[in-house]
Amino acid sequence: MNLNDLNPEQRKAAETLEGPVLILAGAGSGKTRALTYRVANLIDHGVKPWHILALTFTNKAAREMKQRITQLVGPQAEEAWISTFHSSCCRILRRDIEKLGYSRSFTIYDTDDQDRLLKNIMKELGVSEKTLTTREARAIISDAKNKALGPDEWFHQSSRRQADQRLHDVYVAYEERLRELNALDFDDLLLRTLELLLQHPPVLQSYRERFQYVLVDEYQDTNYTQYQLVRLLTDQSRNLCVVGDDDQSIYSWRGADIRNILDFEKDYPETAVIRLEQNYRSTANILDAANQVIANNMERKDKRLWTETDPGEPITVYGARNERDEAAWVTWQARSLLDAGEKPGEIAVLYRSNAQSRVLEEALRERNMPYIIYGGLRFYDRKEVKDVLAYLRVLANPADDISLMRIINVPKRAIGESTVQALADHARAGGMPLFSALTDQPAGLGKRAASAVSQFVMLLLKLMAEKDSMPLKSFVTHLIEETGLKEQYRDKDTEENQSRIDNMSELEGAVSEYAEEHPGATLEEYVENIALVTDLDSQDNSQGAISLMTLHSAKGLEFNNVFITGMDEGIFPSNRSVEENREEEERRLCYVGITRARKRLFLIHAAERFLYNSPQSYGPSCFLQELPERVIRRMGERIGGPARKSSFSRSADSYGDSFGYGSSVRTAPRQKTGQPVSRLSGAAGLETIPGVTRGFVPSKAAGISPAPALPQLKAGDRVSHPTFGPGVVKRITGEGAGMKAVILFDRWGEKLMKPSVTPLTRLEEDI
DNA sequence: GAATAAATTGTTTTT
DNA sequence: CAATTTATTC
Repeated sequence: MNLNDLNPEQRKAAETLEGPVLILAGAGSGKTRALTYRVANLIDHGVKPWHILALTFTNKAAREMKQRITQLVGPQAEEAWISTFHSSCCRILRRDIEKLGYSRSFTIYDTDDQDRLLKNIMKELGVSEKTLTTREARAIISDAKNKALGPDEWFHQSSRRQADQRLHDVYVAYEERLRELNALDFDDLLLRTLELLLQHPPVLQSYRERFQYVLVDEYQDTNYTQYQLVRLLTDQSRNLCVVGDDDQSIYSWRGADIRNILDFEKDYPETAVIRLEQNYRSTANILDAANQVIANNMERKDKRLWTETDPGEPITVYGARNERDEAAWVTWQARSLLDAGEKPGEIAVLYRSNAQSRVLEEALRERNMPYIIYGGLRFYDRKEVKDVLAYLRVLANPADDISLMRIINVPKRAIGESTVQALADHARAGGMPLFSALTDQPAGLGKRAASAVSQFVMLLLKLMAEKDSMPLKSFVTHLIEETGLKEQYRDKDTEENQSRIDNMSELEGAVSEYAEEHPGATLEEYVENIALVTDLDSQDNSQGAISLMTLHSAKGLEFNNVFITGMDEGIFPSNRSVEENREEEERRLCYVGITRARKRLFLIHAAERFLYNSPQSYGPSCFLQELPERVIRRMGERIGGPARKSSFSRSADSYGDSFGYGSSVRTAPRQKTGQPVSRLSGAAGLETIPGVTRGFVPSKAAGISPAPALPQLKAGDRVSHPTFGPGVVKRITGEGAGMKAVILFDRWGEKLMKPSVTPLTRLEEDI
């Protein structure tokens, strides 16, 4: 194996093959490279690929690792298990779960299914949503499972009050129902595997022998259950290599336990610790900033990233007047980066929460700059897609009550709540699945309901017969047609309905692609395999668009140019995190954000933001104050100095004046401790926060703004746009500079744009 | 049973 | 504000 491409530390990581190894890999230190070479080197030293288990958190990471290892050692890499924790566990369970009393064809429930199940349970137990919401229950149960706590164990370590008792009962019933439904939730995949290994020594032994070399990526993100699992597998071989960065632990709220990495050396005293501290990604200035910020955390392994590269450009801190100014500035700045030759795909705009994306999106759209928003609703989480999948699941497993309930009245077929309740009660009384109650109907159903139910069950039976006589490739299309799933969205021709129909078509495509890749695959196999697929092979950004995403989803990515917006105390770090003493995790998130940047970093805060319809002033984020002064360049509003007018005035002006000040005073801002000071409460105007002076008075006069290009635009007007071509105005909202128009373009569909900043021309009326 | 009005509520989300 | 859930009519 040629390891000459590696630096000395990476090389050590790739060469230390035996015994426990802890690789502390700073951001951008070539972690994946070291890892893949290590696996290749193992194989090179005669380790059989099937003795290797590499665990990741995301499908994407697994795919990438597998691909890079294949590049080094060829197709034999296929024989190593390189996959996510969840899919590895799934694979183990599909083999041996019968030992735990489940059937091997178990269904995997996602959070949506969990919520539905919990809702039913809580209704049955008479737990009111007011005392405990399904979401809360789900979160607590998930948290318990992440800590490998069953209902009793969980209760024992709780405060054991009445509320905990109630939750305990819900948890017990939940587990019971899952078993009846032959379903596992995501957390169960890990927990049941642990259970299997603990309760069945021969199974454990076989996997211990099989996985002689175990590797865990992003070890700082492991939870207790995963930790136990890995421990169990490697206790004998001691050949465990974990890679991680405690400074990038940002998922504690999902059960990740940072102690797993901090205490690794205690668990494995003979550990070889390797530190990858040379950063190959960012400029020295960016790295300085990252180092300085993260140094404020107390609970961390001391390390310092270094680089051989130049200082590079200073980090720009822009003080925006408000979120519109922020968006306008980002857009403007991005424009000049593009003009300077940067590719759109090399620009990322990051924010703390998804809600912040809207203003940015609008600003980019108005200027016709290409962008892509990551996160939000994923393909397989969409209602219409899940509806189709629920049909497939019911056909594959008629005992799946949760999926059946989901589709029993989709599309609407006059089986309402009370009918479903009657069916469910009847099924429960007879100790049978809901599906049986469809044929063996309870007495007392109305005539209309009874016939609707009969029609529905006939449809299902027909489809069940057809699924085996028809190729999978075309079956889904047939099913959608027969059930009328698309038809229900055809009555109104809205953008939303169209997208639902398109998504179903896309699913049909995905299924037929699957059918082609797996000749002879049955519907059942498809349903089993789809549960852990989350993205349609990740959103593709080959077109080259500016990426908009949360700081969390930016982890693992890198860009030449990174903007972090919303650097305001209360937003980032978020109030809630600060209240719950998770400031250090927020700081790690900030560290993650900063270290995404290769060449340029822009940090933006705003003097004022509209939140829930009231203007609020936050201060600049504490993280901004933690930056070393020497690497930053300030623009816009001064922090800690005399106020001055925004140096970015021109474009900002056209946005800045469309405030709805007077009209929005009604809502008194919520004043919790730590909440931002509202401009409208107490000392109005230019109040002073220690160390910060903000200074500008937003203009109320709408007349100052440039006159809209098309002042008297009205619905029905035919207009033309330089890029989108001809279209017709559907709706108008607002007026003056704030006027927005929904325009249905002949070739591009509906777009929302502001005539004041979009170059529209009016066309002659068509007759 | 379904359409409509009123009320509620705002982080992050790998599987 | 806007998205979503719940209560109230028809």
